[in-house]
Amino acid sequence: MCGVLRSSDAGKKAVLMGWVNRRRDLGNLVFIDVRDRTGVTQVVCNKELNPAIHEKASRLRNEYVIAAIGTVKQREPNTINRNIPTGEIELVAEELRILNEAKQPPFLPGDTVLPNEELRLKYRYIDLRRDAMQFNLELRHKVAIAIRSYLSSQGFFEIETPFMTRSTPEGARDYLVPSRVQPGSFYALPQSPQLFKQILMISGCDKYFQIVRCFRDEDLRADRQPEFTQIDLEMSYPQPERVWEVVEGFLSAAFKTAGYEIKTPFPRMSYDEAIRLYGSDKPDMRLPAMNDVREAFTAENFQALAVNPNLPVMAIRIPKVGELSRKERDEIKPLFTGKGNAKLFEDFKRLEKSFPDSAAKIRAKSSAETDDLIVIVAGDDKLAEHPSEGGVKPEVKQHDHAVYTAAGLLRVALAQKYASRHRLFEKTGNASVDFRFLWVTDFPMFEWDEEGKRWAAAHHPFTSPHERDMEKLSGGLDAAEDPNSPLAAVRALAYDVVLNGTELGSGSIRIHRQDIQRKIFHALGMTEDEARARFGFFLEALEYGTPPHGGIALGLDRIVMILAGAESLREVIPFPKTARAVDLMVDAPTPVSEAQLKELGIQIRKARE
RNA sequence: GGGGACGUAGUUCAGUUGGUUAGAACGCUGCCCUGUCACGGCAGAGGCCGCGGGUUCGAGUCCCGUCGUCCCCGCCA
Repeated sequence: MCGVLRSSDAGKKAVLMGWVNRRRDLGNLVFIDVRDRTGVTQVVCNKELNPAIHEKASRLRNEYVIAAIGTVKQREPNTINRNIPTGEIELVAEELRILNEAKQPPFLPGDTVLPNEELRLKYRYIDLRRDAMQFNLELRHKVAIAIRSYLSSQGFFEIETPFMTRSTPEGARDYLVPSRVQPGSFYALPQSPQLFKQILMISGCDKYFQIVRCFRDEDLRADRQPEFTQIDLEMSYPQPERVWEVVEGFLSAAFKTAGYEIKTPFPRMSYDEAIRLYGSDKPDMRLPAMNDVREAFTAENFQALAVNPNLPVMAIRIPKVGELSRKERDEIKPLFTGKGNAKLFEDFKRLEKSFPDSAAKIRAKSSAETDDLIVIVAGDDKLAEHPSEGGVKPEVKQHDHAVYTAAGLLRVALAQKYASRHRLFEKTGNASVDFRFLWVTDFPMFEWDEEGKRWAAAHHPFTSPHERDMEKLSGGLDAAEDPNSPLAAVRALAYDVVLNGTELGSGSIRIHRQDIQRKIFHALGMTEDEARARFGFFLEALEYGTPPHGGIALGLDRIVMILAGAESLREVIPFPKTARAVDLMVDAPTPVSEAQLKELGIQIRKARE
């Protein structure tokens, strides 16, 4: 291979096959850098030694595929290239074959500046020849192998589940596959193997895992592709702690293959705490927590600032940002996405001038250094006068939440904006500082769906509520259409694993009892008949002796993305899709022929007006 | 569904207040060059300024629309 020859190989015969990475033609002396996925080696063609080969070498162009046969030669000391691993040797060509020519590519894998992403995706096969992409592909392979072998060693079986399965509405939109044999009926591609893995527990496969593709027809983001890969696992009889232990185990193994020793167990934090301290259910622990600095203000202060004293007043601290100019302060406002009910004080200096006592207390409480940026987010005092629609009394908790999350979003936005100043996002080489893992636990069981005016499952409807909240669940059933119902307080045995502010995975202990499952469906506003229609097969399975079980699923792409230090999933997925879910290389999706549609019994409605 | 950024040579970009023949670097083609390694030198080719419309004596530049890529909100149990 092109990256493996060293001084110790000097004198040996070698055959190098690969692409012409670069040709340096000095006239009677031609150097060719031959590249394959392992690296680059210099091949020398000397007119004096071998005129025929030299002539052939002059005809080579970038990205030709060649075979060079020759003798490995230790280079003279003054011609050694210390920048590459093979720089101490070169191959003196004795035979040169052009295995294939190449058109001039739209860009070269060896280029220092990347072309725009559209071009990279269209000519993905050229883009993938680049070192960085080869590195990412290898990293992904190694991570997957490490996870497989760890889970296998722990007694997990990798078991495949169908891709063509049943649409179970709720959650994301399905990708549908029409049935030819049964016109008018459709399979759905799985959003996750959720029900299959639970059924595997009922089937006696008490430790299951799968590195599996999942499909969701939702809008894309830098960290969201319509098809993505999950590390999916499920086990019988576990406490949540047991699931966490398994995940910590395979993540350690995965990070180890990438050269990082991470510390386990990961810290844990309840959902409520995460919201209060970080304004997010996926806190980035590399940054300091926020502080509720309500006590720093007097009643008069609140009035003067038009701030609601009954709501949190959150101090966000971003370290080492330093003095901000007027213009820079103005740039903070657009980052703040809090709507109507939260307000922003981005100018701490002014606060210090007008309310020196409060400002001093805030500084102390946030342990702020002089060059730290402090920004305050508070509740608008108009809130109290605004009863929420429908005449229901305002839910204080809900408004608290709005202030926390508005502050949390701003915290992350500010941190990103000033990343180069606080340097907390830069890799230090110390894995326990660079990779801040966290378990977020005790998620709420239900979320109020403002649009549908009903409660929805926060995780999924098969998640087990906390034992201690069973009464609230039963109590809430009569008020299943009331946003203030006790259902809001029901906590689930659900947990997320978070890394540096990215949700890596999400899991739960599941419901294994029919009666509780029925109550959950009821709370979600589903009648017995509706539940039967959607999940009948599963409810029936639950009745045949279901062991308690639970599990989790982690995004493999996101793990590899973070390990690769990439900003987008597209860097670690060989053939990704654009923001409009198009594959630019194969140009998919496409219309299909009338004949194909006819066979499937499908008619396309003409675009409206 | 909404908001924002971008679109000029094969590629990455520059292009003044709307003004005459649209530039640079890399790449490409040819010639020269025996120790280069992002080789060097000389010469040259290469443009539907995304597309369509409008304003104007005149549009790469201003306006409207449209297409494409990226980022964000909504959405993603």
